[in-house]
Amino acid sequence: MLKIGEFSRIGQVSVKTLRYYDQMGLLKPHQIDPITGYRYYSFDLLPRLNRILALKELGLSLEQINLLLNDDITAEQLRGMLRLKQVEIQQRMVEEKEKLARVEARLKMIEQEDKMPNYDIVIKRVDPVLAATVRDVIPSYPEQGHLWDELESFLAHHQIKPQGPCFTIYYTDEPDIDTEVCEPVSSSIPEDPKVNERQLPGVVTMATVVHKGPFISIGEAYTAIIKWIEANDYQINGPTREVYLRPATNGSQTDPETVTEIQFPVEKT
Amino acid sequence: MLKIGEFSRIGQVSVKTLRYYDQMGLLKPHQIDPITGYRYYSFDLLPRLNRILALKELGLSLEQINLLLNDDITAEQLRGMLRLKQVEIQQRMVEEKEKLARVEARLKMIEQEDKMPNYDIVIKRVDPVLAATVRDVIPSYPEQGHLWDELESFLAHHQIKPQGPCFTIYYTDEPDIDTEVCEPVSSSIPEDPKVNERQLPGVVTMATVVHKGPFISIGEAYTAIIKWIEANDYQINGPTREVYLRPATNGSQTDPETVTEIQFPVEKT
DNA sequence: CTTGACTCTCCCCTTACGGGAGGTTGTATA
DNA sequence: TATACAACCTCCCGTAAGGGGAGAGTCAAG
Repeated sequence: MLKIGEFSRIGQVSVKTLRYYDQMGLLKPHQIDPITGYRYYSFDLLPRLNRILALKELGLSLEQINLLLNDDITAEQLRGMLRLKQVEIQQRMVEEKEKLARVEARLKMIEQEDKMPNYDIVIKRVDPVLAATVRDVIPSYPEQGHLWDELESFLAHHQIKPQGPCFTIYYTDEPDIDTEVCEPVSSSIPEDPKVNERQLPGVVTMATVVHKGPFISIGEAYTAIIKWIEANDYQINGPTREVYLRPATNGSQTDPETVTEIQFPVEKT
Repeated sequence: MLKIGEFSRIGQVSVKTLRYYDQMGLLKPHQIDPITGYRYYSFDLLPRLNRILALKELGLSLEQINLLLNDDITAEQLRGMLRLKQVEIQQRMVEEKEKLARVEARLKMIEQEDKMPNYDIVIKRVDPVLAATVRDVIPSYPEQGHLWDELESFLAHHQIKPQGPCFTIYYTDEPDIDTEVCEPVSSSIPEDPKVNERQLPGVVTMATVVHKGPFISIGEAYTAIIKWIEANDYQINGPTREVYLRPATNGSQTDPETVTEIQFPVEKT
């Protein structure tokens, strides 16, 4: 009969681990002295310990191992568990690969600029939202002003309060910009020839960046997010949005307190 | 100014997370009502939140992010941290790959036998050990008996007690088996023409399997470990050991209580 | 008989939050 | 204006697999 220290040396596990496995019911000592509480292990327990260690190497949790060893399980169930593990490990490998790509992309950025990048791109989910919108084709971005005028006067006229920040969706690029300006609303709005009520679709993987500063410099944020999307092997697969989190006071292009979020729906290439 | 719930919706993080980041000093609200304790966030904090999320995606811990953001760090240090992360992720990918290989090897085993394998192979480290040994070339395995006789009579004569289980090292295979029988000792032993005092080298990656049962059936354990070594892309790179954890009573070949560990030094191919 | 190595239980610590209790505050509606 | 209810607060517990250490008891050799 072996004391816990001897058994731990032979089995190459720590004493703490053996005590923990005892407590978990995973590996009970052969015998415990009822007076001193000393645990005594027999060599017979070594195969069980090795089985535990081998299963742990496969990535199973102690709880799963406990099930496997105590409730005797069929070969079929075991196969199922292992196949599940297989898929899980493959999934984690994909995630690690992406993480590595992100780290490398950022390292490259730092090499280029010799400092932390100014913009941080985050992938998030955007929920569907009910909104009042006005849509039209305009020749240049600043000309969305009158679309906003129409939308705002409509809302003011019907005393409807927006539910959250307003935003613009750009369906096409210059020179014919198919533009939709949107104000989220909480419930249905009256019919109107120009103002539509739309359930705007959600987007599961939306690459986003927040620009804080005068609106005229928002181009930098666009540059940053587009570079990021390319560097991280994503591609744009839907219309861009511009969310006006804190709009400029009276539409100034130089208000330094403006906060805008740019959103690109993307997918992995 | 935004309440925590609004800010959490915009930033796509949970309220719990924001409170936690506040507590960590990672992202303090713009202002806290001293009476009600309500946290109020400004849009200005969004870039910082996004930076935190982006760095988290790179696999940095919150503690590291805290360092990066609060103690302003040079580009050089940042590069260092990221390169470290890079190596770490690569390391984890290798580990995941090995884990996957192990799972697949075991799945194949189960497919073949339609049950949990009888033997579990574990990689462990074996420390160097001082031992009294007798080495000779013998024509077949059972003939190591007289080597043991010499060793044991020497130890008995000098009243030396072994320190731990005895074992045999096989340097060559049949038909001319270069065999060394070993008894660990705690300190130097007297000179002797036949018995050597040897510091046996440690092995960093030792594939091991425990056989419990009559010694005549130990061939099954050998079969299992050799199959495992092949299936998991290892190769043998040193002499085999056989450790007699619980020796058979009076050397019986059929004592079912015998416990033996087989050890193969291995390396990844 | 002493000393030092070993063992015991109990408690706190780790990450990045999630769940919930119990109590307070803010706001929309009747 | 009363009230309901959503949102907010703090505090406490739990996670996986043990590690570290305190304080006390036990074992074996010299």
